[in-house]
Amino acid sequence: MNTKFDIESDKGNKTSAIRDIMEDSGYKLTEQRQIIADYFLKSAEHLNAKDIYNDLKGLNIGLATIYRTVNILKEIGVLKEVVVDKLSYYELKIYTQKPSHIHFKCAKCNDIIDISKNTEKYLQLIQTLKNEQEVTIWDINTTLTGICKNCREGDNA
Amino acid sequence: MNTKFDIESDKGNKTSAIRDIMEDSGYKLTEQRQIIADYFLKSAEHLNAKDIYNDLKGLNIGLATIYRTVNILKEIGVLKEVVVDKLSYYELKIYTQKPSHIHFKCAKCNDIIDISKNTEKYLQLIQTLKNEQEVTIWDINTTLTGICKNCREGDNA
DNA sequence: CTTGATGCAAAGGATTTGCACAAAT
DNA sequence: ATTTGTGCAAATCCTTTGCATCAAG
Repeated sequence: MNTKFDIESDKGNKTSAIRDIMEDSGYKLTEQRQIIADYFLKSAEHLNAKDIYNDLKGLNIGLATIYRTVNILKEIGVLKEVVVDKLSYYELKIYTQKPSHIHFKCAKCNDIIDISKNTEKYLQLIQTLKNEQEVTIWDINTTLTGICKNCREGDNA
Repeated sequence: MNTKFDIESDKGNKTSAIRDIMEDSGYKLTEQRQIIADYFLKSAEHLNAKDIYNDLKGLNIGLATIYRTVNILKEIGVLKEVVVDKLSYYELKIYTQKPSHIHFKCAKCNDIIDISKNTEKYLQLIQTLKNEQEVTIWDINTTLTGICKNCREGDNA
């Protein structure tokens, strides 16, 4: 359907594909936006605004610009917003083979990790919900909280 | 295990059971706390601090007290916190036959509804996750966003 | 008296917004 | 010139906290 996303033959230039998507949506790919988008292309992790801001310190990008940019990238479908513990994180939605997944936040070290096991079951549940509910589902978010392996073993309470 | 929660024979006085739970945890069941707890016993809906505050206007309970109280009730296991769209809602965890369930927020009317279909599948998934992950899971939250039936049909965009 | 609880107002933290200035067409 | 984007600071919204006061044992 969206051929912009189907650029297997264009691996070397995902940025230019994002430029196309942006411009098609009426936005310009400014230098700042490009830097931010590239950062996601490189790290492919769930990042929040502050993370990005700090990591890109020195490049003179204001925090407000980070927020505005991730919002745009989300709007045009490049990023997915993941809310964990009332904080917004963003991760690549295109160019990633990783399907919709569950996030886990450790109450001790505050680390957020992707749950990669049982993904099929999760996807199945999503499908069932979409089929059987009388509501139209746009998005689904699942977050677990608890104690991660490291913290349980470290036992340094 | 916790006989405090097992008060089937004591239906008429859930408040006094909550008093016991509170006092066992070192808190007093003040008048304000009692009013708030009773409100949950009556409404059994997901309520947020502002909701409670407004609904109990006239009883002179400060917003800070609402926040402090729901936090205590959560800590001692009477309430479960449900975060939807970065807002905290609370719902009864005891005295309810409703198991862990998914919440849906309509992007149009902002209504939050419980998803009651497919609960078994959800519970199964939770169980699987708990068994198979190398992390210790304390809590799970799933939120759907989209458009509810009313808003889809009303079509009054 | 001493301790815990309340209410108010102030503080906090994440995110958005207003505005003057800069960049690009 | 006109439009769009940026950076900063101010504003916002939910939630927590400090503090003086109140209630209870």
